[in-house]
Amino acid sequence: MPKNADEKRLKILETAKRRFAHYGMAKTTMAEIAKDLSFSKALLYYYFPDKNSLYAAVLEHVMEELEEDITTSLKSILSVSESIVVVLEKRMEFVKKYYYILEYTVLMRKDLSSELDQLLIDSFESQKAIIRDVFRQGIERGELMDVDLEEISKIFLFSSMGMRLVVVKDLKSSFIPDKEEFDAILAMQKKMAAIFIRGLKV
Amino acid sequence: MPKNADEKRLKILETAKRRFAHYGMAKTTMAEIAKDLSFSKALLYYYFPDKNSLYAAVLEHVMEELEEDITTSLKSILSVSESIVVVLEKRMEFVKKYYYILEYTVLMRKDLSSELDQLLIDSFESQKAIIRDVFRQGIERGELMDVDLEEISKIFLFSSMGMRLVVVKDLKSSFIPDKEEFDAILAMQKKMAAIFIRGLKV
DNA sequence: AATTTGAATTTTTAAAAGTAAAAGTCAATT
DNA sequence: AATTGACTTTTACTTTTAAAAATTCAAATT
Repeated sequence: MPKNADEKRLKILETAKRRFAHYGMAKTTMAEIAKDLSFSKALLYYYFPDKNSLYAAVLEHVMEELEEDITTSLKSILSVSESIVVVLEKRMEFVKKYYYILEYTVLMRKDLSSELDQLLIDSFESQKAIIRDVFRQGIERGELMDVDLEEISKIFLFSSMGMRLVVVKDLKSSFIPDKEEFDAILAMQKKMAAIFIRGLKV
Repeated sequence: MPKNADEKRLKILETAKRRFAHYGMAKTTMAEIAKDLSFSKALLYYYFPDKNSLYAAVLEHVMEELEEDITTSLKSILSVSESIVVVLEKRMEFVKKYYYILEYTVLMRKDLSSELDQLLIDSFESQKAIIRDVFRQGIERGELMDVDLEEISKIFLFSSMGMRLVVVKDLKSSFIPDKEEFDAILAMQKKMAAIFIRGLKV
């Protein structure tokens, strides 16, 4: 029964996600995940070749969730400004929710397996693609100047993600930044976006 | 002869600066600095209470040099765009030249003494003040909209510095990024600045 | 045949202990 | 006051060891 097998795989994925989101990859053991599910540890290895792959699958899962969430919200035609605000807000919402999975992974990028590193790059590209589409629509609608979409979306993404990084102080201390900090960053990102978009207006 | 004493202090500062810029703080020993100068190690401690203070003095020295350099270049009245380009270029020039002292210190901020951390904060403030003045003149000249200067200069600085951080991959490997990378960042920063400033135009 | 597991094996991580190098001190000297 | 050589204290690096966690696998179950 492959259906059931897929279900089991998903169960593992979800349980792992909960653990990873709470404690991060390093402080989550395969034994703990197995225990949560009342599975044997070995069964996890039947469904996932290793811990790294499991983590990668979780990361991918979260990324897809974010991407779908944003895409759905952008279905109704909005102005460029409104769309960008949606993107920034959704992104921050996810960063808060899955801090250890998303941002912490980025911060720890230096000691990441190439597999995970590639996933991060992919997710970055996917974020850029979303931004690019928003800008493209803006251009098509005659709202924005005709610019190099690829370049502009990259610059925008670097700026807004970068703002976040400037503020991060303690990579070491595995504390999650508090709500105030997240909100302050988001406010800055929105303000920056508003000016940036105005600078692209026809 | 206090004059001579001050000279000696400066000599130490300069020698230390050369070492620190080349090898970074961790890989520079007090003994090496002393040897370069043919002084005894103990003499360094006569002029500076400890290694950290010496490093802080060097950092401060470099920061002042950068600040003066930028301020001088901005003496002749330029447009906001031109001024910002000057700031970005000078800053990058210094980052290249004193990589280990400037950027590396920022990247290693997490394990910095509070004394040094404060210096970084100060230098950040000084950079922000420069940007603020540029924008202020732009507003006074009627070139830019009337905005919250403090807020806007902070956002601009976070964006441009942040772009740099997004690109940095290996905090660990103590390699200096190559010229291409510096140039690519600078190009992005300039492009971002152009759009940002356009977004602030009256 | 596809799942599942307990037990065994290998790899990582973490703590402890020891060692070498560098930081920092100080009494004596110029 | 400026300077130093010799001395002490810290810190950073290795090595060792033990424990924990990852991974494998032969056997059992469905």
